[in-house]
Amino acid sequence: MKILSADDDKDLLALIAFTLSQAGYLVVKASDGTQALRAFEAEGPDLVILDINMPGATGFQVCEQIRTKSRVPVMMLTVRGEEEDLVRALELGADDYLSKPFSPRTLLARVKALLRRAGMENTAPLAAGRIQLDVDEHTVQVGSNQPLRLTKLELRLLQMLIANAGHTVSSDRLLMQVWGHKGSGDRQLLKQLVHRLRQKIEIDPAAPQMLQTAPGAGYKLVVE
Amino acid sequence: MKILSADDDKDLLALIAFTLSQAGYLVVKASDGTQALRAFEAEGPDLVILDINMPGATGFQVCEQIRTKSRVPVMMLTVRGEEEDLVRALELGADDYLSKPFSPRTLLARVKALLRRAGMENTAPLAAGRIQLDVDEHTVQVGSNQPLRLTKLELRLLQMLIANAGHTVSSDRLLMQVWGHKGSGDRQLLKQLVHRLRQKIEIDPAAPQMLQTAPGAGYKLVVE
DNA sequence: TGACGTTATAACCGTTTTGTAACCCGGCGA
DNA sequence: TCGCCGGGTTACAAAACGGTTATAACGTCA
Repeated sequence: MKILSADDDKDLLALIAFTLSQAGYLVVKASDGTQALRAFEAEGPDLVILDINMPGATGFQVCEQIRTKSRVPVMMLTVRGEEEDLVRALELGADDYLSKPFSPRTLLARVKALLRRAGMENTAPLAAGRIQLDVDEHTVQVGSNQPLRLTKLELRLLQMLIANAGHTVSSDRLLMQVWGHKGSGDRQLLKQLVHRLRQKIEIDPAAPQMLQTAPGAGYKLVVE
Repeated sequence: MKILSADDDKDLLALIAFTLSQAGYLVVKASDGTQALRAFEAEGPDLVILDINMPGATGFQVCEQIRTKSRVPVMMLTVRGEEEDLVRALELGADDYLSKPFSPRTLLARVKALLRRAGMENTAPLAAGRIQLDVDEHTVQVGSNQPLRLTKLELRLLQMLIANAGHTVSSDRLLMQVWGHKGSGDRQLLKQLVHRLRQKIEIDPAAPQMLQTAPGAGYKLVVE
């Protein structure tokens, strides 16, 4: 599940990103309105969190732009007491809002509620190239083969790779997203998991076509 | 479909009642917390809408009381900006919230979504494949066999599975829907319940045809 | 109250999934 | 050439999972 968060307050942005990452979401950051729009195009997030006051383009403008081409859930961040901002945001098609300051717990609760309401909770039709992932059933289908069962960890790993298909994802990031922590001994876990996943999805696990290694950096899913 | 709406603001209450009535729901009104609880007992609504600030008993208290004996969907009405209220409401078992002011259209959309999620929307006879469920009588009929009596929990479980027939429902969600809570020890409850239900509805309970396990994910009802 | 059906809790078993360690191998600089 | 490093592979132990059975707690109704 990919979330785009845009805010010019670096500290707040970091806090948001941290909170959501911990909860297993993939977070894409933007620090102004134009960046946010570009990131929206490039990443195709499942949910967008926009600060209203941003250089480049305000949250309103970004929201309006997004709404011209997508119904993705949008959450607006407002300063407490600015009621007219709120009304305007909702009129522009925002789905929820959050008044600053807010607690991480609150943010998480609202994000979850929003995703649930949007029906995105489990049912993102995740696919990349010849790979089709069914998160509900815990299965992948490669090409037109028989669907394969995946374990919880394999699913999470593949989910992260698909969410970033075509780009390499650093080992640290994967460790973080799949296990929620990162230690020195955890390199082995990732090696293992990658190996197991390759056994399942690659034609020839010894010569990986899809799940490729980026030496020294991480792994990536190549799509044609 | 019966909806209980509690709010001490007469105008808002009337608006809610009007909106929902127009949409074909039967609305029961209450203007304070104690009335709400009494009405809940007397009427057994399919959904409850609670204002947080009410004389008599707050929405929190009412929600808490209701949750001790029912898993009926509860929607909370909050004043915007009161994040703490929200978190508390969700923790107490509320299923959704709506910040005032809201548009009638929004209210209706949320109510529908909630009912759908709870599997209550199906007024049609609950059936899937060879299974026919009679919610009033607490019975199932499989194929043309003798109708079987189900217990309360078995009924709810089967209801949820039928509402999502063909799709895997996660254990967490089943736990939530059937018991209304989710704890670590509750894994066992679900195992048990599934086992007992299989004994009743499967031809060969050791090799389930209908109520199948999706390892690591949950359970699903397969329909041909 | 006591019997009965229902629901909760616990223990056991075989299987799958996950964690840990060791070893292998090719590349690279000393 | 040697030894080290990063990544792949193999092997095995630990933990989690799902099914099953047994038993205790609970509720209801005569």
